[in-house]
Order: sequence, then structure tokens, then C-alpha cells
Amino acid sequence: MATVSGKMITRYAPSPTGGLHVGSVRTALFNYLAAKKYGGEMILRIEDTDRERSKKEYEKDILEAMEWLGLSYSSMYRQSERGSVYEKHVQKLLDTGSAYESTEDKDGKQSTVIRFKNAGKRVTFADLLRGDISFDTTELGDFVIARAKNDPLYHLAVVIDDFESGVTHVIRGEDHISNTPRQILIQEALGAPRPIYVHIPLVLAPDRSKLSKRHGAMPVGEYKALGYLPEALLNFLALLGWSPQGLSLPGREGKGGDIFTLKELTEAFSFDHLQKSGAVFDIEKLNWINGEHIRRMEDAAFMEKVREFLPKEATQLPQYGAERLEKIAPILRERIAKFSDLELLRKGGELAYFFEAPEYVSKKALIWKNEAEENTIQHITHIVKLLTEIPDESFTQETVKGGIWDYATEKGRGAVLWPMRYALSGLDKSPDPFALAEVFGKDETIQRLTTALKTLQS
RNA sequence: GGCCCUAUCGUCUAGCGGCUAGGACGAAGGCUUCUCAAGCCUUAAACCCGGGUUCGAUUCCCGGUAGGGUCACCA
Repeated sequence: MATVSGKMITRYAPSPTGGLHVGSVRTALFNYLAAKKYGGEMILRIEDTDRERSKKEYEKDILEAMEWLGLSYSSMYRQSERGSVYEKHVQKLLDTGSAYESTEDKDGKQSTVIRFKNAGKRVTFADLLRGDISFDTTELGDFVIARAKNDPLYHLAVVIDDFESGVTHVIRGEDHISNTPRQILIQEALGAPRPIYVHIPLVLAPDRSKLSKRHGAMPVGEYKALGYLPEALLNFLALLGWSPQGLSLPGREGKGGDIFTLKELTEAFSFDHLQKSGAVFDIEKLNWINGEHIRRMEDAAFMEKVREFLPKEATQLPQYGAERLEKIAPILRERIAKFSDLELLRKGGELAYFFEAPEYVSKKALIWKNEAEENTIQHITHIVKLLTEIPDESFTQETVKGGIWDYATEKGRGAVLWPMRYALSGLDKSPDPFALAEVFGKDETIQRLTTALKTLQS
């Protein structure tokens, strides 16, 4: 068959008839990884031969998504701009008798289309993952390949473009397996070399059907809007149908072994270890992977995202400015799986106490279990005294803990720490009192404790 | 329905004739500063069913079953 030599050329060929969803992204990713890994290049081809359904806005979405994901390509072109290229090849097909024009009735109207002269032979091709796949093409009949010489249908355009672009590896979804024999027929008539086919398994909805909009397949833009990181999404998608294991990656065993940057994925990639069966899209795992990526972000990048996702009015209270936000960053970081969770925290009132003194729902809330009120008053009073002894400049989580720990252990940790924490946050659930104290600083910490004391004594 | 593809814990997977069938997500339990989060530890959880081949099948072959894909002047 066709020989493929030299540089690997892959292509990602979406049609702009809808937003890019995760299944398409994964196809793009594998094309990207293969090209990068083996020193080749990936071409982006916009398959917009269907003028009815193709929309410029979808093309824009696709381009933006590729950019956001960091999936770069060596060149991009649109099929809608290549009429003359197709015309040249169609003419050749007509001249050699491989195709013919046919005037027929469609919806009551007469129209002329170009059909492929199909001898109806058996076509066998090798799929890199699945081995030989064989089809009888008789039932395909003389299928239509173009509406006009310069107006090709999908199969024709694909074959001509792959040929003209020197595509060596066609990496696409499994749903294209049955399209392949038809395309091979056209290839042979054109004298085009046969690329290597890699049909990757489909991404499935939880009910194991092909992922679609119906089943929660959101366009990529939605993931971006929800605060997923592009590298995390790619990381997750790569693991759907492919595994880096078996490659004996050092230090990759156990926990965290599934976390990869795009660069690491590229290094680890190989066509071996591609799965043959469909993989269910599991949002839980995506969330975990995204959280892991968030925890590994640089501080500056993390802060930038936090500012992007938190409304200004929630964080830019004049008395604190941006400083307070930076202080609570480590606390925020371990509490979210995606950046839109920040908004959830805020709405749940889990952020407000960082920026305004809390109001206590009741005296009782400040008291640990069945502890006596007087004891609680005594504990808080003593905590204030202990904290006062810590110098301003060394008022940290560690020194606060060091200063209070023995007392808390002696009197009962719950009895001492619960009221302290509650006094600082005003919530049943919050970060520990030491972390909070460091965020607030000595003065404000003491002030909040004093307010709580007054509440108890009122 | 025809044709084609596929089949290991709930999910993603490792395994490439001999293993106590490994890991990750999720779940359950525990530990770590009172709560929460994060982290750490532990536990439960799988080879679709039959036939072969073989000394020996999760692994190779065949059949069944199940799931999926595809059958346009869409891509």
C-alpha cells in the first residue's frame, strides 16, 4: 500500500456546526500529542462544506477553545475556500471514469450530482489499534461525492485534503470506522496514498451512550467558565482511553500518579496503551484532577484566577484591599476543585467573615457542647491574655498555636478551641482558629474575641 | 435489522499463559489540632457466559450474550 515516510502529519478536522465538546477535544488532543511526541505537526482543518449548518461563530468557538487549551497547530485552512482544489480532482475522477455526473430528482426538483463509480469490492484496511478491518462496499452503491465539481461532500473533501496536506496519520473517533472504506475507494481512484488509521474509542455518557449535548456534554467554553484549568481538562481527557502506565514512569505510582501537565503527557504519549473500548466521562474524576492542578499552581497564577472568579465587591472592601485576599489564598486553594466553587463558598457565607466581623447567632453557638457559659468566658478571656503576650511581628499560625496549645490541652481542646474558632469565624464549620488568627492579625483577632466575650456577657 | 467495533472493581485503567488480579477516582472507616477542607492510613469492590487450545487461561481461538458505532445531495 501507500508508504508513509518522513515527518508525521496529523490533522484535527472539526466541522463548525456546534461548539467543541469534550469528545472532540480529546480527538484534537491525541492528534496533538502524537504530532508533538514524534516530531511532526498537526494541521487544523475546518470542515465547513455544509454551508447550511456551518456557522462562523462556531468556527470562532473552536479557534478560541484550541487557543485556551494550548493545542497549537502548524497551519489552518477551511474547506469552503478550496473549491478549485477539489474541482481539479473531481475533473480527474470524471475523466478517468471513476465518477460520473448524474441528474436526478430530489425533493421534486431536478439536480445534477457527482457519483462515485463503485465496483463494489471488499476493502480491508489496518487500524493501528484494532488490526485489520474488512468491509464489503457493494451496499454503498454509487455514492454521491459532490454536489458540483467545486462543491464536494464530506468523504471527497477529506480524502483530497488529507492527500494534498500529506497527512500520514488519521486519528479520529471510532464513529468514523464505517466511513473509512468509502474514503479508501476514493483514495485509490485518486492515486492518493493511504494514511495510517487510528480510530480511538468514543467518550461515553454515564449511560454508556455516545456523549452528546443531551447527556451533559458541555462545550469547552462552559468548562472554562466554570473555572476548570485547560491542563486539567486535557489531563483528564488523555486518561480517558489512554494510560501512561506500563511505561514504568518513575515516581508515578500511587497517589498523584495521574496528574500530568501537557508537556508530560506529550513525553509519555505512545500509540500503545490506547484503549479500544469506550470510556465513560466521569465528572468526579475531572473535579479531582482539576483540584490537584489548582493545588500545584503558582501563587500568582492562582491569585489571578481568584480575582477573576470572585466579584470585586466581595473582596475589595476598603479596609482590607487586596492584602487580605492574598492571605486567605492558601485556605481557599485547598477548598475548591474548580474556581466557580469560590462563588459557592461566597454564597454559602464561607467567605464573608474574612472581610467583615461575624455576627454571632446566639450565645449558645459560642459554647462547646455542654460546657458551662462561665468557663467559656474564662477561656476566651485567657486566650486574649495569652495572645496579647505574642509580639505583633511574630503573630503567626505557629506562635498562636504555641501560645494557646498547653492551655487548651489542659482545659479541654474542644472547650477552648471551639469558642475561639467560632468567635473568629462565626460559623460551625471553618478553617482552624490558628490559621484564622494569622489571617486577621493580632489586633483584629483580639477584637473579635472581645466582641464574642461581650456577647456572652450580655 | 445489515455491516462494523468492543467486553477486568460503580468509573478510568494495569495485566501482554502461571499474579494473594495492581493503581487512581468515588465510597466506607480511622489518624492528624475543636468543626470543616486538605493530607495520611486502612477496608470493601472486577476478569460477561459457553466451548475449545494448553500441563495451565483474565490473557490465545470459536460461539453466544451484552453494549456501542454506522447505514444522507450531514460531517
